[in-house]
Amino acid sequence: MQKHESTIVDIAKALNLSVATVSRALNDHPKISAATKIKVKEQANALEYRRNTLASGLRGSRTNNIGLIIPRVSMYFHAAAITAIQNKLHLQGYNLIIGQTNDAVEMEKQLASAMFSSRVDGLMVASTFYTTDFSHFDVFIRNNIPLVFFDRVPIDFYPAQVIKGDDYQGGFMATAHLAKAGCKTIAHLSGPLSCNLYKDRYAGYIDALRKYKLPFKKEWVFFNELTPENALLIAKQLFVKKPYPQGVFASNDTSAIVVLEYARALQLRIPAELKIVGYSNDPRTAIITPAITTIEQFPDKVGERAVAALLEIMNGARRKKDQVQTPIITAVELIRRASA
Amino acid sequence: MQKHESTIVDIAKALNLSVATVSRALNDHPKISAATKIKVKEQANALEYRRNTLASGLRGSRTNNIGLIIPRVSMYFHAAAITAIQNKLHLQGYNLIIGQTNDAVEMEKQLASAMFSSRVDGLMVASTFYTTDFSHFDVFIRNNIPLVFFDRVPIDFYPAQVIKGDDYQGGFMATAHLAKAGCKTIAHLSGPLSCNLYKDRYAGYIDALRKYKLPFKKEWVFFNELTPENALLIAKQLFVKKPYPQGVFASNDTSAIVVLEYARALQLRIPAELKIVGYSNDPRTAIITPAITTIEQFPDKVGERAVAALLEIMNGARRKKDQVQTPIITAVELIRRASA
DNA sequence: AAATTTTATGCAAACGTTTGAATTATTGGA
DNA sequence: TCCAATAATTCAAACGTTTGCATAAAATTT
Repeated sequence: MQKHESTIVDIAKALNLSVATVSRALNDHPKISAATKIKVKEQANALEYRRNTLASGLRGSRTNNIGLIIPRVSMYFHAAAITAIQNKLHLQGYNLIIGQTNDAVEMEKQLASAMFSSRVDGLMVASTFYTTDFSHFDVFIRNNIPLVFFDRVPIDFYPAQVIKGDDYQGGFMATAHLAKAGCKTIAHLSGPLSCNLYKDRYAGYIDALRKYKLPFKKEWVFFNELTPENALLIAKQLFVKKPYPQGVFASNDTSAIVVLEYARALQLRIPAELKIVGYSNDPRTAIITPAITTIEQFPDKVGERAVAALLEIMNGARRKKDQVQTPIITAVELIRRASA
Repeated sequence: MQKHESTIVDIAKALNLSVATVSRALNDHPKISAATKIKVKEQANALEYRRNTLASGLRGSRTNNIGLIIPRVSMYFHAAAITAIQNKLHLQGYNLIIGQTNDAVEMEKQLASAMFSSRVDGLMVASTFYTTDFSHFDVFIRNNIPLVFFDRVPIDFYPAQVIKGDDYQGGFMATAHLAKAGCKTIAHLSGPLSCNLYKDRYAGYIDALRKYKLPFKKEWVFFNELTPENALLIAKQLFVKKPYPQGVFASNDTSAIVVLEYARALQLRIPAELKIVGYSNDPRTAIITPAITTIEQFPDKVGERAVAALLEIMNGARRKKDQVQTPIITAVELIRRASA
């Protein structure tokens, strides 16, 4: 009796009912009498019954599991988004299955396949920096499994819903802020343009330069993956000979921090001689001296909107066509601090 | 034909084999001929077959899902641990299901129940600050589902494996470091003692005071939850009238940062007039001016050890009795920086 | 060539739940 | 009192795998 985990069959036997009735009672089916429902639920409690979601998923073809594929759990933006996503999904009775790609396309493929095998009811994806071919997600489309991309999304058309921050606007605002603060020359640390984030922020940068009639110099724009190591190499390059750029717009906060520390070590006065703007409002930017001006992306909002979109699709509230046509763009905000 | 997702039945039909043979072939059963295996696998590829893990889980009673219950994904330590955990589990073919308690006991109960219902093959838990009654995990014990606590673990005996950093030693090292640096009076921001972390760090603090023959003053010890807000209140209290404490050991980095910023605003010279040690090596501590001395907990190591322990239990490599008797304690390290 | 062992495959039940259709019990109306 | 309508319950199949046991085919021994 220790061995055996209780099932609806046990409940049925105990109450001399059929399993069908028990199943319906537990699911609050309208045709079951109130009295029976109560009896069944009491017996279920007494037996410590818990629905076997495998069995019910197999029969009913839903698992209540939502998959999430993400580059790295520990990056600030994503960690904050996950928090919001998980909280919201739990309210709706869904579990969240997380897979990390570590920004490797191959891993992304494996995870997509694993998520599909485990029959997630929906999938949320922030892709790697390098994913340009999204065909490993086709199987979700073909099988009509709701699919939502957020933050890191396909650049070319792909028939799935997209939720992202307004990176173009963010890039524009960051650059414009530097321009308005008087920078005549603004360098830009971008990431690989294969990623929509950097592509859009870069576009914003370019347009802001144009608007404020500032020169574009290709020696002052970089497209390496924005690791601390790369940022340091770039910083060395930027400040090897004068004139130095008067402003730096870094497309993530990690590299903004590296540049700031390097410039500080060079005794450059910030913001007097050099102004810096980062991206993401990483908690570190508020704490470093001087604090770094940056773009807030509201990761919790992005996460919540992504979940909301997924749920809408799952509930059929949104027509398939509409999903695909209209990316959802969430607002960003310039956080003014001492560095610019 | 769009409608229908392929199953082993389809493969069997296509090849004129029985489903049993197909199943065995896919699982590399020794009694299936090499030729058949190849045929089956080719056909499986051709049909884009993917095992239905619900069905196989239902029948075979394993799901390849591991549950993780954690206070908040976005806290540095936990985010880093999750990264390690997920990476390691994926290598073994497991999926990770994450639930966040937001440090609420009620949520922890709900999640434990949900994880059980979805038949995770094992569960990893970092409990809330306030969990003292762990009976909502009993169902895992009773059903013999591997259960591992890490970081935030039961204080009283509970029959499950435990993996944690050496908090006593960390508390001792932090305090001793301040003492050796010349602090005659050392305040301590602890968290609630219902949590093993704070209890052990506090014990280390006490013992270090004793060893260095420093006075213990109860006005200089605090047991509130270590939020920024609470830390600020405490800082105000600490520095309301002289003599100020010469050293502060904060049991997490967030509160160390708040204290440092408050003291800096008061124009206290750090480390000359006030020395500060935090706990966890949060990335912010390296970046603030002056950088904060802290205790590194190696979250990735903790995560990996926790997974290793879980896998050992699942593979039966470790006798049940041994699991429970011996908590696994991982080393911590003092990171010396400018603040002390 | 028959008997025996070995190797490969098939049969059918089982896992726990859900659900359309069928059946039984209850109620109300004439 | 009987019939019809409604409410409550049951039957049985289905979801896609896995697996013990039985069987068939091939290889080996006598």
